[in-house]
Amino acid sequence: MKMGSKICMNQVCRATTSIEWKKGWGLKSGAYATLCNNCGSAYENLMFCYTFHLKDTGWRECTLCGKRIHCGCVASKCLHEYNDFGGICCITCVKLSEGQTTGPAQFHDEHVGDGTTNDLGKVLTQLAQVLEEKDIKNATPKQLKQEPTMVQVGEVNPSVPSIIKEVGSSSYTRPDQNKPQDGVKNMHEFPAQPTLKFSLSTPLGNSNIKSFPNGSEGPEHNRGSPSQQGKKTLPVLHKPLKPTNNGSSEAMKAPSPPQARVARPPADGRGRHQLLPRYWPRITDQELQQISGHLNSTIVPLFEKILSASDAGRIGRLVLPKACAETYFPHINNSDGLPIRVQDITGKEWTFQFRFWPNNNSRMYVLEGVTPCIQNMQLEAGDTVTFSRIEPGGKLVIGARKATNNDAQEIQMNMLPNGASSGEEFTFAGASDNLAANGARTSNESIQKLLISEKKTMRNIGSKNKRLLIHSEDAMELKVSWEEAQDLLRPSPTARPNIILIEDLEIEEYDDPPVFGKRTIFTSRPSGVEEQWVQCDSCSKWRVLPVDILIPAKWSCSDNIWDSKRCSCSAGEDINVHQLDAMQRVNKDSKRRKITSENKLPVECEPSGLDALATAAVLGDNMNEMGDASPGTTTKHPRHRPGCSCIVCIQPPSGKGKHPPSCKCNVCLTVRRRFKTLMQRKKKRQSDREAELAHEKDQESTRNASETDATVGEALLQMHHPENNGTPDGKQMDEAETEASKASLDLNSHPTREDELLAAAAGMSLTNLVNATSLPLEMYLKQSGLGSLGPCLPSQVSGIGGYVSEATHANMDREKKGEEV
DNA sequence: CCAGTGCATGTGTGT
DNA sequence: CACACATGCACTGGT
Repeated sequence: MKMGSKICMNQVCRATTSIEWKKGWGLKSGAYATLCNNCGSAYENLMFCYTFHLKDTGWRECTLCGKRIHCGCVASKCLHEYNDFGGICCITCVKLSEGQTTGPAQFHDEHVGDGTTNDLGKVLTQLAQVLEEKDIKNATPKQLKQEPTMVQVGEVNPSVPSIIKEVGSSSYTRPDQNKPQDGVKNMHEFPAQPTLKFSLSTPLGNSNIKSFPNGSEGPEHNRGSPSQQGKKTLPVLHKPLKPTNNGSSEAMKAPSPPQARVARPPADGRGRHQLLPRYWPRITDQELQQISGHLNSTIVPLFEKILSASDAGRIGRLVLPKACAETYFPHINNSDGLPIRVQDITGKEWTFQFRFWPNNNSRMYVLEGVTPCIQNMQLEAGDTVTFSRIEPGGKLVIGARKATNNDAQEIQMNMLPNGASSGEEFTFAGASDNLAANGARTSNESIQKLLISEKKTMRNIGSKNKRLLIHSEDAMELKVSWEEAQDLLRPSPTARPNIILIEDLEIEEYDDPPVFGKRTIFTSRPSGVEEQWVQCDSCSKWRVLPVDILIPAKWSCSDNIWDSKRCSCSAGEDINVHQLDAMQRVNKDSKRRKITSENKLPVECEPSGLDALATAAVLGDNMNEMGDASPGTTTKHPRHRPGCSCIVCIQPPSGKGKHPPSCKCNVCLTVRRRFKTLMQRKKKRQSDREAELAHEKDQESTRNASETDATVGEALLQMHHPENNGTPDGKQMDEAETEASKASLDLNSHPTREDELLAAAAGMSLTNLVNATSLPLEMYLKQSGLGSLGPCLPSQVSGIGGYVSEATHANMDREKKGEEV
């Protein structure tokens, strides 16, 4: 609660006492109201940015300069402020506009007439700032909840000054009302604007329409307590107002477009049964006026509900929200219920059976016999029925609003209090003609899908930048080419994400926005130094860069700050002709296979640049010999083509002696190198995991012997040395070989995740993995049909002057592993 | 056999 | 975790 010594805007009160900021009716949403200590009048509702911070990404756009502002109010500080004329500004704009009379402020003056509003706006703005900066910012949600609810929707303070009602004249038009979506957007963007819009107090300036009765009429149960009604306050809802830089006068002259659909807290839906915002009626003033004009009565919007499939089905049962039923419908004690007479806009009367079912120590209220009415209104699932009350008399009026494409979006918005929406302007009351004329009619299924879709996307995703975390094994399933992947959003290389779970998806959360990276090629030299190759956009020359550099989408030699000698396009290329040819061959092969694969069966998914790199790695210069040969499947397994780097395809020919120990073919080199990397990483990790592995070893040793070979597959085993399978000493040898086989299978894995992937792929524990890696390399090579590790010949592997990096190989392998496994 | 009725249950949401 | 609600399903009565 925050106090401020301001003048009460209630002209009857005009107390110079303090004004309190108290939690208002929008308890869940963080809505606040300004209450006068003296008279209790409420002036304004504020939603601190925490609310919409939760509802979407937290990004806002300054209404003056258009600058994107991030609402960091939860994490650190709020970088925007609310305008007294509506909208939000970045702090810079706010400071610049201090002391200036803004157009929208003049707008207020024009319509209020006595300048009170402008003063009040300043007051509210100041209070809002104080509230945000000191009170809300430091308040925990729990603290906020503990504050008393003072502003009662539907309770009208008799002393509410006329000035308030005049402000709420329906003649008011928004400058941007010709943009239907803005109604939705702005209501969330500018939740705390101290705009003096009192649409709910007297929505139309029409005395017939009483949007906020004091609740003394109609159903008598579940009303607010007498004490509550005794001191009634006027909830003041603001409508979205998007200011324009050119002031408001022009906007006021603009033709009045369809009115924004504002979710209005129900007239007397207070007390114990506070209605969820999604049930708040979103009847526009025009609709109210239409109803009022037709019925010549005062219309009190009560609630609305989007028809479910069950509601609109043939059963004819409309499930009523419990809170709505208990608040606005007669109290019933027996499950037989009561007949309820409801009138539609055409004056036709319908009789529904209002009843309930016991349900989990609660009640489930339904309206039975609604099918004729629903059909008469041509409603279907996804459409909205609206219940209002005619006063005097308390007669119920049922209206309807067809679902539109916008409505699906509005549903989400409607979850917020004050969630305005614009949508199609067909509304209320079974106007069949309008229904038929509604060109934006959406099918039942599509609406339902939209509803579901929107429902699922309503989760808070926070303010940080996120991307779906895809582990390497998951990424194998992606049918994204190397080129495409390189152009995807990716985080800064220095960014360290927090891993969060959203809807069972692991999300990397970054403080910095993702960036578009330029396609690069990673290589490593024999010395082990890794490099990153990038091609200049201007001269197409290849430059070598540090491996940990994230290259922007647009890059030229002038951006090469790491090599002063090659920071100009005039400088020579970092790569020689042979290397360049090899690299180009890789790319050419990639493109060729990509094109060819388009005519292939779907199972032969699009080969990526990774394939091409794999081809280069595995086949080396022999790739030329392939020429234009069709990239048919290999003989090793039908789904793989030449160049496939999976463990099956790169396995040496079966049988001992096919490859001599000193063989330096690409296959042998690749296998040796991968195994070397594997061993290095395993040894590095082994010390850290020793204790854990020892524990697992005890558990796994008892069961591994019997379950390993089958999972690895006969093919792999047959590729190894059959004579070893018959080794008399046997069991240990078999086990070692099996593990070695798995180690070779593991070579397809990402180096950093080799152990996990291996275990996952072959049902092998970490213990066995370590055992495998602890085997002498010579034994491994022997088992793999290879000789001892020979010197590495980079050109034979990558063709670009060095090895294709481990990461690249791992990527290639991972891409294929989904098929192999 | 079908439609209607009443209740149970699963799921989503708010606290 | 409790509650609301959408929907499924068993039961019953009428045709």
